Order: sequence, then structure tokens, then C-alpha cells
Amino acid sequence: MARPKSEDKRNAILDAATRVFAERGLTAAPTSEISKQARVADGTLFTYFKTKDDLINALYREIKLELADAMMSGFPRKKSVRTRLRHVWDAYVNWGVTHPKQRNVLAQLQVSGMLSKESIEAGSAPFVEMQNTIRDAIEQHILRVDLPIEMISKMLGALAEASMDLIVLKPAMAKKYRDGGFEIYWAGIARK
Amino acid sequence: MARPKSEDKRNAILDAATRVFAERGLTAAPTSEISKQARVADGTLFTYFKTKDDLINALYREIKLELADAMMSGFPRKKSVRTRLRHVWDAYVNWGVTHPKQRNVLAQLQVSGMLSKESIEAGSAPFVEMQNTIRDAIEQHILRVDLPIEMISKMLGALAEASMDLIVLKPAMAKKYRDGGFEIYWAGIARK
DNA sequence: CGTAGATATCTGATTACTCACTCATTTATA
DNA sequence: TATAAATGAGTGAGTAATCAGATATCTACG
Repeated sequence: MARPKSEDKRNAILDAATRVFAERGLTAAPTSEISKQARVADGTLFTYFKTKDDLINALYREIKLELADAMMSGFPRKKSVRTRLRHVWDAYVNWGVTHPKQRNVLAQLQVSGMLSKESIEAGSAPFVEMQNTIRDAIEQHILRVDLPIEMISKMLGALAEASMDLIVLKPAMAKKYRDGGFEIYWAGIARK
Repeated sequence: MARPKSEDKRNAILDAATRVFAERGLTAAPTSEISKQARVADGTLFTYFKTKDDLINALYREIKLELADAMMSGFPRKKSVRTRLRHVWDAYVNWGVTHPKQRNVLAQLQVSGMLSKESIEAGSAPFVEMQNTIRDAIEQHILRVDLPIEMISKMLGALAEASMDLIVLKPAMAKKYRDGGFEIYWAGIARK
């Protein structure tokens, strides 16, 4: 290899893409604006990502990985189910509130229909540990027996996202929303 | 007025827009494709909606109104809080499942940043009765006192949307998801 | 009832513009 | 010195919106 690709440039492009996508929307954002903000020439973007679609898929994987890192670092494997879920909840909500652009882009990506099967698969891979926690919980009869496993994780995501929306709207109430959200979740899924 | 605009044509355009937006995405959808599917000339679209942006905002209001109709028709004003919320839940979930394109477009619109303040206001106006129900419930101490009112409605929306996603994924489990979703919601917000 | 005129809609070719991507040339690194 | 990356003007494919001419519908009047 005569001249290697630069990891820095790749990251600069992904960073710029996050900003521009968040600001202008996935399809309305011109690649020229992304290369400009990344301080590379228009053509350079295409040596790192063959097409805009490629860039979008790569960005999705990148952000998902970041999120998984944030959620799974310090995961209390040995603690109670409630504690483990609470950890996931807090890490998720805190990440979302502190990374609004990434969260926004992720939301756009998930409804865009531009993600390949492979990207979607790759994106959900880092979250297996959470799935295991929930399986555990069901086997231990801590949760209502009549709830399918996929509901438990889906509802956590839904309520956490809703809590983030509220926190962004009224940051002063952050603690109340974060705690209250988890209370609703836990009371909703746990056995009496 | 020499020649009146036709309500039929307007509706045909809005209908076509729903289909095309759902299929191709808000910004990727060409107005020419919309006029084609509506069986009017390219120019005609612009006598009914000055700009594409106008069309988008009008469509948002239209769909929101439909949804409000579906949710509030047959609303059991005199029944218990639980029954009233259950009515709203079922109507919402059923509408979403039977109107997947409208639901998809609505989701796109809400994160698009293309909606005017007026449209957003107009869109939420028809849902006041639901807000009143929740206010009632809080005053009657049926719900946990520590939950802010905006959380109650936000979480209903979030859990209902999540339930719809699951139903679309596995239609055979529709009843289980719809009932289970509401159970989680009610157990989450109600006093013990 | 029928006709004329006024006015607005309808049409689709055209316009002005934007964008993803290419490519010939220059530059940096193994 | 060989090779790949970097550059940015250029290309072709689209796109929202316009506009001049054709057409439909309304009102007024005989």
C-alpha cells in the first residue's frame, strides 16, 4: 500500500456526517457539505465510503457500537435483575441525553429503510447480554409469566426513549423523569 | 370563482402523497410521482399546495385529524378512568395497525423538522379530551401521585407505538401484544 | 333556456438548480 | 520509484416550481 487511508479522516467524515444529518436530515444532507465540514475534498469522501448509502450504513454501526459500549460498561452481572435492568436504563437514558445528535441520527436511520440486513444484524449484536438478563428474569419467575420476552426489551426501549424526550424538553426535571420512567417500567413488568 | 377546486383532486393528491411518502421517504419522493399517482398534471399539484412543504404540512394535519377521529369516536366519557384509557389505547393501536402507511408517514413527519409551529399546534388540538381524562385521574388519586401529568400521556403513546411495532412483526400475536401492552401501562401508572 | 364573457383551473414542456459520483492530475508514503 | 490517496472541476441525472396556452365552470343577460 503506497499511501494508507487515515483513520482520522474516516472519523472526521463520520463525525461531520452525524452533525449534518442531525441538522438537515439524512436525504437532504449533501455529501459536499459533509466533506466540507470534515475538511476533505468532495472526492475523498468516496475513497472512504463508496456511496452515500455506504456512509449511512457505516455510521449506523458506529453509533450503535458507541451506544452498546455506554450501556454495557460496568454492567453488574452478579446483581439482581432489577439492578441490572436499572443499570441498562440509566446508561441508555444518560447516553441519549448527552449525545442528542447521535440519538437523532439513530432515530432517522431506524425508520429510513436505507439500512442493509447486515447492518441491522451487526447493530443488534452487542446487546445480547441484555437479552440474557431478561431471559434469566423470566426463568426465575420475577416477571409476569404472560409477557413474551420480546415485549420486555421493546418496552424498555420505548419508555426510555420517551423519558429522554421529556428530559430534553425540561432538563430541570431530568431526575424525576429518569426515575419515574423506570418505576413505570418495573411496576409494569414485575410480578406483584 | 370561475372554476372551483375539486375536493376530490385534493384528496387524491393527499392519498397519493401518503403512498409515495411511505414508500420512498419524505424528501426522496418527487412531487412528479405524487401527481402521477393522483392522476393530475405536475402543475396541478401546485394549485392545491403552493409548495411541497405546504403539502407536507397539510398531510400532517389531515392524518392527525383522522387519528383523532378514530380515537375519540365512541369515547366512554362516563366510565372509569381505566376504561377510558383502555378505549384510547385500543383505538390507537387498532388505527395504527390498520393504517400502516399513515402511521409510517406520521412517524417520518414528526422527526422531519419540516412541520410549522401552527401545524404542530393544530395537530394536537383534537386530543384535549384525553388530556382531561388524565387530569381527572390524577385529581381522583387513582394514579401514583409522583408522576407528572405529561409522563402519563407520553408513556401511553410510547407503549402503544411499541405494541404496534410488535403486532406488525407478528400479527398472530396481536391480541397478546395489545392486551399485554395495556397491562404494562396500567400496572405502571396506577396506584397499588 | 342558451349564449357570451370573465375568471380560474388544468396541462406538461421548460427552467434553473442541486446533488451524487467521476476522473485527470497532483501529492504523499511505503 | 511505484502506488494509492487527495483534490476539485466537471458530468449526467434528477427535481421543485413556473408559465403560456387550452379548457372548464360560473354569472349575467337576452
